[in-house]
Amino acid sequence: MKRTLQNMLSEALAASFREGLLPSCEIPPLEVDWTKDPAHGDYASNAAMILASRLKRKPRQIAEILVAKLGDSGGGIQKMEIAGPGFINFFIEPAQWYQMLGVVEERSERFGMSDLGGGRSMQVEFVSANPTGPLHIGHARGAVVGDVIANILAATGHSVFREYYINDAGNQMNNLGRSVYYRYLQLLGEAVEFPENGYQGDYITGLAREIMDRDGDRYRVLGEQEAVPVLSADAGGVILEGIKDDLKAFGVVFDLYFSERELYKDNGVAKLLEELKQKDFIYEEEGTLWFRTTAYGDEKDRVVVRQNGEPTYFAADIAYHRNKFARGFDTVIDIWGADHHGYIPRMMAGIQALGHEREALQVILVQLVSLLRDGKPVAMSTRAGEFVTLRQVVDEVGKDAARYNFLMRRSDSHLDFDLEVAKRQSNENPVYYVQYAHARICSIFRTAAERGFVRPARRDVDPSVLKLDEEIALIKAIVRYPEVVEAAALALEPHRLTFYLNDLAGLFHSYYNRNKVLSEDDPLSMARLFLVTCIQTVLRNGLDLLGVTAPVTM
RNA sequence: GCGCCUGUAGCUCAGCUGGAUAGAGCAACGGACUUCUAAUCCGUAGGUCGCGGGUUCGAAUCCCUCCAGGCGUACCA
Repeated sequence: MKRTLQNMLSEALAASFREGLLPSCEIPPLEVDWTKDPAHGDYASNAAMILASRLKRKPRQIAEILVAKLGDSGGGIQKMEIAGPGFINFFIEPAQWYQMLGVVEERSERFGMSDLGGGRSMQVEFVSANPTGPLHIGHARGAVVGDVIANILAATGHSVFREYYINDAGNQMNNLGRSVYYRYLQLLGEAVEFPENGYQGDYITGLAREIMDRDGDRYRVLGEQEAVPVLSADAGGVILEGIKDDLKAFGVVFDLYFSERELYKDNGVAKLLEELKQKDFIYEEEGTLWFRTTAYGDEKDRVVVRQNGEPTYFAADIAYHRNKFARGFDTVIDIWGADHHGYIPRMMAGIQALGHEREALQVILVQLVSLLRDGKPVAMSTRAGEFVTLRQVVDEVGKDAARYNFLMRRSDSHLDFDLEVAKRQSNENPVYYVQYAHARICSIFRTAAERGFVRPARRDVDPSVLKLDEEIALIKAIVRYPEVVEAAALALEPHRLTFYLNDLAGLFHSYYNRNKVLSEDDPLSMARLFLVTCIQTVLRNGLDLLGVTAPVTM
């Protein structure tokens, strides 16, 4: 509908130019938007005001000419008004709205999907935590945001690939191996001192115990040098399996877990650095290799190979991103914790040096989460191994409440996550608001069946009996849903969907309290049942994109 | 010091990339269950959109100064 109006406006403008009613100029994109206030019609355009300065005419005069032209074409418009400084307000024929409800039925579980992306392939990389310990609450937000962005992109005609980058090649893994090794020695009764920067969580002791039970004192005999790499790989593998399980319980599944070590096979990283050196992006100074990231606007050049010969994380990350593009993805989306934002300029420089446009990489920053319990901060220290894990949160508050809570804010905004509030079954907790709307609709259908109503199809009802303002408002909200999904996809902002669903549920709850769906008036009951079916479809589709269940009963 | 982000109702946050009278939830107060689920609804109250300038028909939104908070500023990841 929005697009139809835009096209009509463009045509009207072109016609005015041809007929000399207006001095011609290049046609700028003409905007048509939803109105906030029903008094302003259903849609409004600011076209006349945009054109005013270019055409050197008064906005209202331009608006009048356009409205006269549009009047000729008819097409579902009940009336048009010129208002305020020069807005053109469109009032749509109710029949148009009713007709669009038919689309909801036709498209059903596909309503809201589109081919916006035209099949472009997008890779979404998220979570990507070191397998040095279980995922904690901070990772949970990134996991949901990434997962839902991927869902939304998939729904809008993109080919989506979800990937988890396992940072399993660096110091941290070595540290993990040492931590396990020392716990292991302690379990064997050695009075060794645990490394100061080691991982202190209880899970380390658990891993050490498993190894001891299985392999006895083998690694003590082997010695630290030999044992640490083995224990590191062993423990990393076990922890990664745990991470996968936790994510699965959280509703997050990846297409690929990509190991950083892959990049080092066949000297891959070294070869890449050599290539970049040929292109003069890399130079040597004081025994270290530097990447000329300043060539693309970074504030200083960055080290890629340290003095001790070890490549930095950045070096591997360039190789990783080259690998991504080599696999044919048109766009690569990285979801990072906001504390990594300083890393963006160098990564952007990296992909540009590889010959890609800046736009090919999109970085979404997710702010860290403050965990609360009844309004009081929960003490967390990763070093000391005191933290609330993703698994604990899912077990305590449930998958649906946890996911929904992470989607209630813009990603780039601090989030307080209160465990007590998230599991409270009250109106302080917004998850249930939307789910309850869905459950209520299901309940209406149970009652309807008892009273002998069948679920009506579009052709069984005369929607023109839906005359109430609230009913029209509901229909408009339903019709708007696909646009919300598209907007969320374009902006990579899943929270828009959350807010929309909350609004739709609100409209429904209000309507439900004021009006009976089932009454003595059969045609009205049927029409309302059909309306409610459409709401149910949208709620279910929307919740599905969020990865939150749509319960039949609550 | 420099860079990025944030600043909107008592609290937590939206505000559709510049539109019409700035919205919602919670908290407060007052109402609605013999009714398709009260995990709901209706109403009241609550604002110098951090401050000051600028851009234009029009600014919470864009630009600049300043103030406050967070993060970053590694041969860590």
